Amino acid sequence: MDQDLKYTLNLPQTEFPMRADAVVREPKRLERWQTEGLYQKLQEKNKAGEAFILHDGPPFTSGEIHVGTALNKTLKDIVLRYKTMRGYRTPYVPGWDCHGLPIEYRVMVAMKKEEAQGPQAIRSACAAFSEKYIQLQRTQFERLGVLGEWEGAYRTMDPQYEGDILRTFAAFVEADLIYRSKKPVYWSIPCRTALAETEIEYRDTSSPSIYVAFPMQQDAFVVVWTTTPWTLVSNLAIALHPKAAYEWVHYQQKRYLVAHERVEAFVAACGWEGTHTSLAGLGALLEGDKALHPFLDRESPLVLADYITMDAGTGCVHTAPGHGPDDYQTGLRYGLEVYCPIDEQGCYLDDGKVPQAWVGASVLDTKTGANTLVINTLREKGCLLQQATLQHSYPHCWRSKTPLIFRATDQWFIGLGRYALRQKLLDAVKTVAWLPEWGAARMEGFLKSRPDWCISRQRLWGVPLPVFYDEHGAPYADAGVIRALAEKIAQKGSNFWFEANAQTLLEGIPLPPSWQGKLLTPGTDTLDVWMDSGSSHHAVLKRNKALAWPADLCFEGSDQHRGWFQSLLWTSVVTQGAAPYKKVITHGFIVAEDGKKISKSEGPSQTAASYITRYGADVLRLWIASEDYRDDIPLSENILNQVVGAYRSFRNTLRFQLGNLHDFDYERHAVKTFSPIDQWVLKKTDELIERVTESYELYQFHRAYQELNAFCVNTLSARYHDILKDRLYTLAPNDTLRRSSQTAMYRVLRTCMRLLAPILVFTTDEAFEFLTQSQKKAYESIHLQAWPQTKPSLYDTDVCAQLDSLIAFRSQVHEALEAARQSKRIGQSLDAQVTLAIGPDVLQETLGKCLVRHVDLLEELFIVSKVHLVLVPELGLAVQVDHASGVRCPRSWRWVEALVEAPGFGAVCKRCEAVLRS
RNA sequence: GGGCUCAUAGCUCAGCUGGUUAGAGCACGCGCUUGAUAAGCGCGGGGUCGGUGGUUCAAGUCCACCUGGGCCCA
Repeated sequence: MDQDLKYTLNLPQTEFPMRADAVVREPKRLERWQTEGLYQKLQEKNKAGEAFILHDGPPFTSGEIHVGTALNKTLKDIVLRYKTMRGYRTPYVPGWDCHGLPIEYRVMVAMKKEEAQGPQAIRSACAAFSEKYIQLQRTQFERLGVLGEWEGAYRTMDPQYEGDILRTFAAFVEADLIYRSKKPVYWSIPCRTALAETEIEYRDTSSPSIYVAFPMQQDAFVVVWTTTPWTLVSNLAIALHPKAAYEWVHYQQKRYLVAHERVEAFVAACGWEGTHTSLAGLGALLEGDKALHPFLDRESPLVLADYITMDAGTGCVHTAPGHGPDDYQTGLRYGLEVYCPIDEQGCYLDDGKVPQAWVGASVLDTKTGANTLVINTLREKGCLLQQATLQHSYPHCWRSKTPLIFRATDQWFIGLGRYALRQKLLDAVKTVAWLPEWGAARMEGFLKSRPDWCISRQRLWGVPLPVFYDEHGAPYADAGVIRALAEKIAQKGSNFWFEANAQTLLEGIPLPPSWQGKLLTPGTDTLDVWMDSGSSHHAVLKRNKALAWPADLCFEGSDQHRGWFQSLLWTSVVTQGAAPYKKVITHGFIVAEDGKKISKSEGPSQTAASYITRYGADVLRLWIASEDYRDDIPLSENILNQVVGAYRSFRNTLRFQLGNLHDFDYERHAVKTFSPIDQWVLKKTDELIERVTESYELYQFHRAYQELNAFCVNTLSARYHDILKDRLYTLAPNDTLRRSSQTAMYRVLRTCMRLLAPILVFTTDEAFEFLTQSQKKAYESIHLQAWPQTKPSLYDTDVCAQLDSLIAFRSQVHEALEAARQSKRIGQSLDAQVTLAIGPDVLQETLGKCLVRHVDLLEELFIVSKVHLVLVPELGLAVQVDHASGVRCPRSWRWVEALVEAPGFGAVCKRCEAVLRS
């Protein structure tokens, strides 16, 4: 019987599945977008619109994409999809940063020694490596739903792009910003090559550990400690900490300068007894005092440095600017020479300063080599206070496994302080909108403190540093020549440089007079990869006709304040005189739920694919949207599960609406005037549009997420939808009230889908397809739809306000209903009848007036069978709940006074009987 | 060690220019429903706003310091 009645209800019907089954369905939809050319359609649709150019920061092609990379690309995609729906023309050309040490290193590790012969073999292996990961990364980005000009993506290893890198370099040469200078680098003696940080292995080794006295005045010495005696030849200073206290250690009629904190350890190491100390002063006071080199005819001034620590040594630090990065920096500050009398093979050079007998001695030779020579000499001179052997962890060459040395070599620099360039940069920073705003301060801090930019690398996988050297090693760099070379490289690729000799390279290029008649050799250095990506505004924005310079937006991790944003700015200010971007947004980094960084060694791998295969792209995107990316971004299974719940809630909301619109044809059934509750939801929807739009405009997607989530849960599921079920299910299909709600729901649904579309790219498109089917229209992607607009003409604001107060009052009714439920007087709320005893004071209030005015709506709003309003003399408003009297209609489940007979269906309430009759 | 930065319920987020008992969703507990059902509804218990000290009639909201986290340097 009840079953027969159930079939007379208008229950929701839809094929839109409750479960996403994203792992299967998303790739199918993606394939469809690709076949139908969704990206191209979007560009076509908005081709007359105002342009919004997001300039993509290129990820390295060194592996699979990390979840952090996925986050970055997805945020950009959300921005672009939103802007596209707002009507902007949004060409998006993604890119890849192909060159660089990480790739070369991985290729070298994988290559056998006999394969790694010659630059071409290594470079082509690197190119293949990059190419492989470009393809893989592209697939993964597309799988995330990222739309873009994938076929026309830029790559820093494209010949055209490489040409533009050289042109950028030419501009620096032309502006007289390039100079050559020595700088200490890690040097592998057996490999005769410079190494980078990542190529270093730390291994335990034993080194000599010596305390050396540098004479100051009569019987006064300053004591240094070192584990690399051979570098004493290059000692040019002794560094003290400006804030540390220094003391004289008196021993056998002599005194020795040592930091107060190190006196005890020093005396113990030397095994001295009967010492006493006297104060010498703070380090800062000793600046400028002179010591004498213990065995060379040279002074060694006392200088200051704040990196000095008191956990080893004497607090007086032997400083050789040619043999250590700290020493180098100190040397720069004090104008010391970057002195390094060591040749490529790690042997003393004959420069007229190194003792003649030492020339050719090797720093690696532990028996008769440089260390031994130095130590013996120190002993002879009485300057060796103590000698021991130290076991410690020391950098070694990854390939030869031998200890590395710091060796100053010739490098190329950009003089960032020349011609007021730094000030121009600082001015340019002010023309950019930074989001968060502190990005500007961070940029300024970096710009002010940044030392000159070392742009040369002793690597193979990169763009050549296009200079030549004559037979004496003198460099030749000329902007005109470099531009002409850039033309050739843009045609032939940078391999040309590594394959050709100087004559071929310079063929047909007019040479400056000073170059004439010289025997030239091409340099073997490559350019720092920041020069590569830093040239992108020129190589991409200016080259691609669909794009524009400057970019409207760059959107990268906050590490790029120091990286790409800065290299872009330097190159752009030099070549264009202005910043290459109007707005810069940064996001933070993914951390674990406890806020700590995710360790790479432990825990599951954090590749994007590992998440997509478990959760699908839309859930991952929803998580990305749900986080405030400006700060650290926590990620855990717990957090993702939470997002899964939110995703289900969105999906079910859409599904409920689709199901209740199954018999609704907008063309035929839409109403013009809405019932009060429908007006109310339409106003709430307009408010949602305003809030969500503002959130997208401010790039605060997490607020859009929160707004949409709260709307679906509170406004729709718990209120509007719940209230509507009775009329949607039990009234006649064509009942005006029902059609009113369906019309409103149709608008709410289309609004929600579009507001969610930039985030839930797959799900909203899927839902939209079901809606278009039910409207018997041809499928057109949700992403081609326009952004929702508010429509205040649909509702009466006063009516909405009255409904607001009635709906707020529901919670008081619910409390009373709950109490009745707990005491087993009722089960579901339709079992109840509610009596509202209204006092004279409440009757004067908005609520009282609304209750009286809309008394006919109350049963529906409260989802109960009967509501009585009673005016009472007592103050206040009392809610009384009783079990409804009468009988329960088996169709509508409402309690009524009496049932009537509906032919063929048995006894039902009057309202249902009328429905059944029609 | 330095520059920039963050710190509100178990989780994700609100809380405007300082002003009533700090909010939402999720999670949790207790119920209802079985006509959104691997769904839906209701009620409820959880924060004193990282800590300390100040400014103020009044501070989560301003200032100082401390602790912890992050990015980038050293």
